Amino acid sequence: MLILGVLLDGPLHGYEVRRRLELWGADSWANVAYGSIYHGLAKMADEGLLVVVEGGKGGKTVYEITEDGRFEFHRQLMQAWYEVRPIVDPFQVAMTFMDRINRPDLLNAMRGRAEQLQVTLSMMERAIGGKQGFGAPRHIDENLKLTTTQLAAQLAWLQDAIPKVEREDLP
Amino acid sequence: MLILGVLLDGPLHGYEVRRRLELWGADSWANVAYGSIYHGLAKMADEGLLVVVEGGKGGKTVYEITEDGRFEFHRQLMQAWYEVRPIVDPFQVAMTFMDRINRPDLLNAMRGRAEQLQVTLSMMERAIGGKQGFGAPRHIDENLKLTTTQLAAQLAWLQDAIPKVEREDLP
DNA sequence: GACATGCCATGCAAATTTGAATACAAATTT
DNA sequence: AAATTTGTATTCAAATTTGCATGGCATGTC
Repeated sequence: MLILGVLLDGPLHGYEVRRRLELWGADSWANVAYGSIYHGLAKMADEGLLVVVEGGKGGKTVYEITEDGRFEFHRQLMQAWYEVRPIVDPFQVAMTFMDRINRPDLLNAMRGRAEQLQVTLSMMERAIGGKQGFGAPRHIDENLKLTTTQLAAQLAWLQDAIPKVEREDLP
Repeated sequence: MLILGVLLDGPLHGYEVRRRLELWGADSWANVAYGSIYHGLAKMADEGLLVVVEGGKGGKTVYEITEDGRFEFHRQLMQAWYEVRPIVDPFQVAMTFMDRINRPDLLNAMRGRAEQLQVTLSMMERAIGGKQGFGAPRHIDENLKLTTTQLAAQLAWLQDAIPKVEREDLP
Protein backbone atom coordinates (compact mmCIF):
# COMPACT_ATOMS: atom_id res chain seq x y z
CA MET A 1 0.00 0.00 0.00
CA LEU A 2 2.81 2.38 0.82
CA ILE A 3 4.56 1.69 -2.45
CA LEU A 4 1.39 2.05 -4.47
CA GLY A 5 0.64 5.29 -2.67
CA VAL A 6 4.06 6.68 -3.45
CA LEU A 7 3.57 5.91 -7.13
CA LEU A 8 0.17 7.63 -7.39
CA ASP A 9 1.65 10.90 -8.61
CA GLY A 10 3.96 9.52 -11.24
CA PRO A 11 6.47 6.85 -12.24
CA LEU A 12 9.49 6.32 -10.03
CA HIS A 13 12.27 3.80 -9.64
CA GLY A 14 13.02 1.85 -6.49
CA TYR A 15 15.47 4.22 -4.95
CA GLU A 16 13.17 7.19 -5.40
CA VAL A 17 10.39 5.26 -3.65
CA ARG A 18 12.73 4.74 -0.76
CA ARG A 19 13.68 8.41 -0.60
CA ARG A 20 10.06 9.42 -0.63
CA LEU A 21 9.25 7.10 2.23
CA GLU A 22 12.22 8.37 4.21
CA LEU A 23 11.04 11.92 3.66
CA TRP A 24 7.69 11.00 5.14
CA GLY A 25 9.38 9.48 8.16
CA ALA A 26 7.79 6.16 7.25
CA ASP A 27 10.66 4.24 8.81
CA SER A 28 9.31 5.15 12.23
CA TRP A 29 5.66 4.16 11.86
CA ALA A 30 5.86 1.46 9.21
CA ASN A 31 7.88 -1.67 8.98
CA VAL A 32 9.81 -1.40 5.76
CA ALA A 33 13.33 -2.67 5.27
CA TYR A 34 14.22 -0.87 2.11
CA GLY A 35 15.52 -4.01 0.48
CA SER A 36 11.99 -5.26 0.12
CA ILE A 37 10.86 -2.34 -2.02
CA TYR A 38 12.42 -3.98 -5.07
CA HIS A 39 10.70 -7.26 -4.41
CA GLY A 40 7.42 -5.44 -3.96
CA LEU A 41 7.80 -3.52 -7.19
CA ALA A 42 8.67 -6.63 -9.19
CA LYS A 43 5.82 -8.60 -7.72
CA MET A 44 3.23 -5.93 -8.29
CA ALA A 45 4.46 -5.53 -11.86
CA ASP A 46 3.89 -9.26 -12.18
CA GLU A 47 0.37 -8.90 -10.88
CA GLY A 48 -0.40 -6.08 -13.24
CA LEU A 49 -0.65 -3.36 -10.60
CA LEU A 50 2.41 -1.67 -12.06
CA VAL A 51 4.14 -1.53 -15.44
CA VAL A 52 7.77 -0.96 -16.24
CA VAL A 53 8.08 2.18 -18.32
CA GLU A 54 11.82 2.56 -18.72
CA GLY A 55 15.14 0.77 -18.50
CA GLY A 56 15.68 -2.80 -17.54
CA LYS A 57 19.13 -3.47 -19.04
CA GLY A 58 21.05 -2.87 -15.84
CA GLY A 59 20.41 0.73 -14.98
CA LYS A 60 17.35 1.83 -13.11
CA THR A 61 13.91 0.37 -13.68
CA VAL A 62 11.06 2.87 -13.56
CA TYR A 63 7.58 1.70 -12.58
CA GLU A 64 4.24 3.31 -13.26
CA ILE A 65 0.98 2.50 -11.51
CA THR A 66 -1.81 1.04 -13.67
CA GLU A 67 -5.57 1.43 -13.38
CA ASP A 68 -5.67 -1.91 -11.58
CA GLY A 69 -3.02 -0.61 -9.25
CA ARG A 70 -5.02 2.51 -8.42
CA PHE A 71 -8.07 0.39 -7.77
CA GLU A 72 -6.17 -1.98 -5.51
CA PHE A 73 -4.68 0.97 -3.64
CA HIS A 74 -8.11 2.37 -2.93
CA ARG A 75 -9.44 -0.99 -1.88
CA GLN A 76 -6.66 -1.40 0.63
CA LEU A 77 -6.87 2.18 1.81
CA MET A 78 -10.56 1.94 2.56
CA GLN A 79 -10.10 -1.37 4.31
CA ALA A 80 -7.38 0.12 6.49
CA TRP A 81 -9.69 2.97 7.43
CA TYR A 82 -12.58 0.75 8.36
CA GLU A 83 -10.81 -2.10 10.07
CA VAL A 84 -10.01 -1.47 13.72
CA ARG A 85 -7.27 -3.77 14.86
CA PRO A 86 -5.50 -3.77 18.22
CA ILE A 87 -2.07 -2.25 17.92
CA VAL A 88 0.88 -4.62 17.90
CA ASP A 89 3.46 -3.20 20.25
CA PRO A 90 6.69 -4.91 21.34
CA PHE A 91 6.42 -3.11 24.64
CA GLN A 92 3.28 -5.07 25.39
CA VAL A 93 5.40 -8.19 25.31
CA ALA A 94 7.75 -6.63 27.81
CA MET A 95 4.80 -5.75 30.03
CA THR A 96 3.47 -9.26 29.94
CA PHE A 97 6.55 -10.45 31.76
CA MET A 98 6.83 -7.70 34.31
CA ASP A 99 6.39 -10.26 37.06
CA ARG A 100 9.71 -11.83 36.01
CA ILE A 101 11.78 -8.82 37.04
CA ASN A 102 12.57 -8.14 40.67
CA ARG A 103 10.88 -5.08 42.08
CA PRO A 104 13.87 -2.71 42.25
CA ASP A 105 14.92 -3.46 38.68
CA LEU A 106 11.36 -3.15 37.47
CA LEU A 107 10.92 0.22 39.14
CA ASN A 108 14.17 1.39 37.63
CA ALA A 109 13.08 0.29 34.20
CA MET A 110 9.68 1.93 34.58
CA ARG A 111 11.07 5.24 35.80
CA GLY A 112 13.77 5.23 33.13
CA ARG A 113 11.22 4.55 30.46
CA ALA A 114 8.91 7.27 31.71
CA GLU A 115 11.74 9.79 31.52
CA GLN A 116 12.69 8.69 28.05
CA LEU A 117 9.10 9.03 26.95
CA GLN A 118 8.92 12.56 28.31
CA VAL A 119 12.05 13.53 26.41
CA THR A 120 10.85 11.90 23.20
CA LEU A 121 7.48 13.55 23.55
CA SER A 122 8.81 17.05 23.98
CA MET A 123 11.14 16.54 21.03
CA MET A 124 8.25 15.41 18.87
CA GLU A 125 6.07 18.28 19.96
CA ARG A 126 8.78 20.65 18.91
CA ALA A 127 9.13 18.82 15.60
CA ILE A 128 5.45 19.22 14.74
CA GLY A 129 5.15 21.88 12.10
CA GLY A 130 8.82 21.58 11.22
CA LYS A 131 8.64 19.60 8.01
CA GLN A 132 6.50 22.14 6.16
CA GLY A 133 7.68 23.15 2.76
CA PHE A 134 10.02 20.22 2.36
CA GLY A 135 7.83 18.36 -0.07
CA ALA A 136 6.02 16.36 2.56
CA PRO A 137 2.25 16.91 2.55
CA ARG A 138 1.01 19.05 5.42
CA HIS A 139 -1.11 16.36 7.00
CA ILE A 140 1.99 14.30 7.71
CA ASP A 141 1.96 16.37 10.85
CA GLU A 142 -1.22 14.60 11.86
CA ASN A 143 0.71 11.41 11.66
CA LEU A 144 3.21 12.79 14.10
CA LYS A 145 0.42 14.02 16.34
CA LEU A 146 -1.17 10.60 16.53
CA THR A 147 2.14 9.00 17.40
CA THR A 148 2.55 11.62 20.08
CA THR A 149 -0.80 10.92 21.68
CA GLN A 150 -0.09 7.20 21.66
CA LEU A 151 3.24 7.62 23.36
CA ALA A 152 1.49 9.92 25.80
CA ALA A 153 -0.97 7.12 26.50
CA GLN A 154 1.91 4.81 27.32
CA LEU A 155 3.41 7.43 29.61
CA ALA A 156 0.09 7.86 31.38
CA TRP A 157 -0.12 4.12 31.92
CA LEU A 158 3.37 4.07 33.37
CA GLN A 159 2.67 6.93 35.73
CA ASP A 160 -0.41 5.14 36.91
CA ALA A 161 1.38 1.82 37.32
CA ILE A 162 4.56 3.00 39.05
CA PRO A 163 2.90 3.83 42.38
CA LYS A 164 1.03 0.54 42.22
CA VAL A 165 4.29 -1.33 41.92
CA GLU A 166 5.71 0.76 44.77
CA ARG A 167 2.97 -0.27 47.14
CA GLU A 168 3.06 -3.84 45.82
CA ASP A 169 -0.36 -3.84 44.19
CA LEU A 170 1.50 -4.95 41.07
CA PRO A 171 2.57 -7.23 39.59
CA MET B 1 10.93 -13.76 23.74
CA LEU B 2 7.31 -14.83 24.02
CA ILE B 3 8.21 -18.48 23.61
CA LEU B 4 11.06 -18.31 26.09
CA GLY B 5 8.78 -16.56 28.54
CA VAL B 6 6.15 -19.24 28.21
CA LEU B 7 8.74 -21.91 28.95
CA LEU B 8 10.07 -20.24 32.10
CA ASP B 9 7.83 -22.25 34.40
CA GLY B 10 8.43 -25.68 32.95
CA PRO B 11 8.87 -27.79 29.82
CA LEU B 12 6.14 -27.74 27.22
CA HIS B 13 5.60 -28.90 23.67
CA GLY B 14 4.70 -26.66 20.75
CA TYR B 15 0.98 -26.94 20.99
CA GLU B 16 0.95 -26.14 24.68
CA VAL B 17 3.01 -23.03 23.98
CA ARG B 18 0.35 -21.98 21.52
CA ARG B 19 -2.46 -22.58 23.99
CA ARG B 20 -0.68 -20.56 26.62
CA LEU B 21 -0.25 -17.64 24.25
CA GLU B 22 -3.88 -17.82 23.24
CA LEU B 23 -4.88 -17.76 26.88
CA TRP B 24 -2.93 -14.56 27.34
CA GLY B 25 -4.64 -13.00 24.35
CA ALA B 26 -1.26 -12.69 22.69
CA ASP B 27 -2.80 -12.98 19.25
CA SER B 28 -4.15 -9.46 19.62
CA TRP B 29 -1.03 -7.57 20.73
CA ALA B 30 1.71 -9.72 19.25
CA ASN B 31 2.31 -10.92 15.77
CA VAL B 32 2.52 -14.68 15.98
CA ALA B 33 1.24 -17.02 13.35
CA TYR B 34 1.20 -20.21 15.33
CA GLY B 35 3.00 -22.11 12.62
CA SER B 36 6.19 -20.29 13.49
CA ILE B 37 6.29 -21.56 17.06
CA TYR B 38 7.73 -24.84 15.88
CA HIS B 39 10.42 -23.12 13.87
CA GLY B 40 11.28 -20.96 16.85
CA LEU B 41 11.50 -23.92 19.19
CA ALA B 42 13.75 -25.88 16.84
CA LYS B 43 16.00 -22.92 16.21
CA MET B 44 16.40 -22.06 19.86
CA ALA B 45 17.16 -25.69 20.65
CA ASP B 46 19.86 -25.42 18.01
CA GLU B 47 21.26 -22.33 19.67
CA GLY B 48 21.29 -23.96 23.07
CA LEU B 49 18.55 -21.81 24.59
CA LEU B 50 16.34 -24.87 24.88
CA VAL B 51 16.81 -28.63 25.14
CA VAL B 52 14.55 -31.42 24.04
CA VAL B 53 13.53 -33.45 27.06
CA GLU B 54 11.12 -35.96 25.61
CA GLY B 55 9.87 -37.58 22.47
CA GLY B 56 11.12 -36.98 18.99
CA LYS B 57 9.98 -40.14 17.17
CA GLY B 58 6.83 -38.65 15.72
CA GLY B 59 4.72 -37.79 18.70
CA LYS B 60 5.15 -34.56 20.60
CA THR B 61 8.50 -32.96 21.29
CA VAL B 62 8.85 -31.34 24.69
CA TYR B 63 11.29 -28.47 25.16
CA GLU B 64 12.85 -27.17 28.35
CA ILE B 65 14.55 -23.81 28.79
CA THR B 66 18.28 -23.87 29.66
CA GLU B 67 20.33 -21.47 31.77
CA ASP B 68 21.45 -19.78 28.56
CA GLY B 69 17.82 -19.48 27.57
CA ARG B 70 16.89 -17.80 30.85
CA PHE B 71 19.76 -15.41 30.46
CA GLU B 72 18.80 -14.54 26.90
CA PHE B 73 15.20 -14.04 27.96
CA HIS B 74 16.23 -11.56 30.61
CA ARG B 75 18.53 -9.74 28.22
CA GLN B 76 15.73 -9.29 25.73
CA LEU B 77 13.19 -8.39 28.39
CA MET B 78 15.36 -5.64 29.80
CA GLN B 79 16.11 -4.31 26.36
CA ALA B 80 12.42 -4.18 25.54
CA TRP B 81 11.77 -2.23 28.72
CA TYR B 82 14.46 0.32 28.10
CA GLU B 83 14.12 0.83 24.37
CA VAL B 84 11.41 3.31 23.39
CA ARG B 85 10.39 2.76 19.81
CA PRO B 86 7.61 4.47 17.91
CA ILE B 87 4.63 2.19 17.55
CA VAL B 88 4.10 0.57 14.18
CA ASP B 89 0.43 0.92 13.33
CA PRO B 90 -1.20 0.05 10.00
CA PHE B 91 -3.72 2.81 10.61
CA GLN B 92 -0.91 5.33 10.36
CA VAL B 93 -0.41 4.20 6.79
CA ALA B 94 -4.08 4.80 6.12
CA MET B 95 -3.80 8.28 7.63
CA THR B 96 -0.86 9.14 5.46
CA PHE B 97 -3.05 8.90 2.43
CA MET B 98 -6.10 10.67 3.74
CA ASP B 99 -5.69 13.29 1.03
CA ARG B 100 -6.40 10.60 -1.56
CA ILE B 101 -9.99 10.09 -0.47
CA ASN B 102 -12.70 12.55 -1.40
CA ARG B 103 -14.08 14.52 1.49
CA PRO B 104 -17.48 12.79 1.87
CA ASP B 105 -15.94 9.31 1.82
CA LEU B 106 -13.24 10.39 4.22
CA LEU B 107 -15.73 11.82 6.66
CA ASN B 108 -17.76 8.64 6.45
CA ALA B 109 -14.72 6.56 7.14
CA MET B 110 -13.67 8.75 10.05
CA ARG B 111 -17.09 8.75 11.69
CA GLY B 112 -17.48 5.04 11.14
CA ARG B 113 -14.11 4.36 12.65
CA ALA B 114 -14.83 6.58 15.63
CA GLU B 115 -18.01 4.66 16.34
CA GLN B 116 -16.28 1.33 16.01
CA LEU B 117 -13.60 2.49 18.41
CA GLN B 118 -16.20 3.51 20.96
CA VAL B 119 -17.83 0.10 20.76
CA THR B 120 -14.53 -1.74 20.99
CA LEU B 121 -13.46 0.40 23.91
CA SER B 122 -16.56 -0.19 25.96
CA MET B 123 -16.30 -3.91 25.27
CA MET B 124 -12.71 -3.95 26.43
CA GLU B 125 -13.49 -1.97 29.53
CA ARG B 126 -16.10 -4.52 30.43
CA ALA B 127 -13.61 -7.33 29.76
CA ILE B 128 -11.04 -5.89 32.17
CA GLY B 129 -11.05 -8.00 35.26
CA GLY B 130 -12.77 -10.85 33.47
CA LYS B 131 -9.91 -13.26 32.92
CA GLN B 132 -9.11 -13.66 36.61
CA GLY B 133 -8.77 -17.15 37.96
CA PHE B 134 -8.34 -18.71 34.54
CA GLY B 135 -4.63 -19.27 34.86
CA ALA B 136 -3.66 -16.01 33.29
CA PRO B 137 -1.52 -13.84 35.55
CA ARG B 138 -3.41 -10.94 37.07
CA HIS B 139 -1.30 -8.24 35.45
CA ILE B 140 -2.46 -9.36 32.02
CA ASP B 141 -5.20 -6.87 32.79
CA GLU B 142 -2.62 -4.13 32.63
CA ASN B 143 -1.94 -5.24 29.14
CA LEU B 144 -5.56 -4.76 28.27
CA LYS B 145 -5.58 -1.39 29.99
CA LEU B 146 -2.66 -0.15 27.94
CA THR B 147 -4.33 -1.28 24.73
CA THR B 148 -7.43 0.54 25.85
CA THR B 149 -5.66 3.81 26.45
CA GLN B 150 -3.97 3.59 23.09
CA LEU B 151 -7.21 3.03 21.27
CA ALA B 152 -8.64 5.91 23.28
CA ALA B 153 -5.76 8.05 22.01
CA GLN B 154 -6.69 7.17 18.46
CA LEU B 155 -10.32 8.03 19.15
CA ALA B 156 -9.29 11.38 20.62
CA TRP B 157 -7.27 12.14 17.54
CA LEU B 158 -10.22 11.29 15.32
CA GLN B 159 -12.60 13.48 17.28
CA ASP B 160 -10.15 16.31 16.99
CA ALA B 161 -9.60 15.78 13.28
CA ILE B 162 -13.20 15.30 12.14
CA PRO B 163 -14.25 18.93 12.64
CA LYS B 164 -11.06 20.05 10.94
CA VAL B 165 -11.94 18.02 7.89
CA GLU B 166 -15.48 19.40 8.03
CA ARG B 167 -14.28 22.98 7.85
CA GLU B 168 -11.64 22.03 5.28
CA ASP B 169 -8.60 22.67 7.47
CA LEU B 170 -7.64 19.13 6.59
CA PRO B 171 -6.25 17.45 4.64
C1' DG C 1 45.44 11.27 -13.57
C1' DA C 2 45.28 8.19 -9.69
C1' DC C 3 42.79 7.76 -5.77
C1' DA C 4 39.47 8.31 -2.12
C1' DT C 5 34.78 9.48 -0.83
C1' DG C 6 30.03 9.40 -0.75
C1' DC C 7 25.78 8.96 -2.78
C1' DC C 8 22.85 6.41 -6.16
C1' DA C 9 20.58 2.03 -7.33
C1' DT C 10 19.78 -2.74 -7.35
C1' DG C 11 20.34 -7.80 -6.46
C1' DC C 12 20.58 -11.69 -3.77
C1' DA C 13 21.35 -15.51 -0.37
C1' DA C 14 19.85 -16.55 3.94
C1' DA C 15 16.48 -16.24 7.48
C1' DT C 16 11.96 -15.88 8.75
C1' DT C 17 6.93 -16.03 8.41
C1' DT C 18 2.74 -17.69 6.76
C1' DG C 19 -1.19 -20.51 5.90
C1' DA C 20 -2.62 -24.59 4.70
C1' DA C 21 -2.06 -29.63 4.76
C1' DT C 22 -1.51 -33.70 7.31
C1' DA C 23 -2.39 -37.27 10.69
C1' DC C 24 -4.32 -39.25 14.33
C1' DA C 25 -6.98 -39.38 18.95
C1' DA C 26 -11.14 -38.29 21.38
C1' DA C 27 -15.74 -37.05 21.64
C1' DT C 28 -20.33 -36.83 19.59
C1' DT C 29 -23.99 -37.97 16.57
C1' DT C 30 -26.71 -41.02 13.93
C1' DA D 1 -20.85 -49.47 16.10
C1' DA D 2 -20.20 -46.70 12.10
C1' DA D 3 -19.77 -42.10 10.75
C1' DT D 4 -18.85 -37.46 11.67
C1' DT D 5 -17.01 -33.70 14.04
C1' DT D 6 -13.82 -31.56 17.02
C1' DG D 7 -9.39 -31.07 19.15
C1' DT D 8 -4.42 -32.12 19.41
C1' DA D 9 0.16 -31.70 17.36
C1' DT D 10 3.26 -30.99 13.81
C1' DT D 11 5.28 -30.30 9.16
C1' DC D 12 6.14 -28.14 4.86
C1' DA D 13 6.36 -25.47 0.58
C1' DA D 14 5.75 -21.03 -0.79
C1' DA D 15 5.99 -16.21 0.11
C1' DT D 16 8.13 -12.58 2.30
C1' DT D 17 11.66 -9.96 4.72
C1' DT D 18 16.21 -8.78 5.96
C1' DG D 19 20.69 -6.90 5.72
C1' DC D 20 24.42 -6.76 3.30
C1' DA D 21 27.14 -7.10 -1.06
C1' DT D 22 27.83 -5.17 -5.41
C1' DG D 23 28.63 -1.83 -8.94
C1' DG D 24 28.15 2.70 -11.07
C1' DC D 25 28.90 7.55 -11.20
C1' DA D 26 30.01 12.32 -9.78
C1' DT D 27 33.02 15.13 -7.03
C1' DG D 28 37.01 16.69 -4.93
C1' DT D 29 42.00 16.58 -4.09
C1' DC D 30 46.82 16.09 -4.00
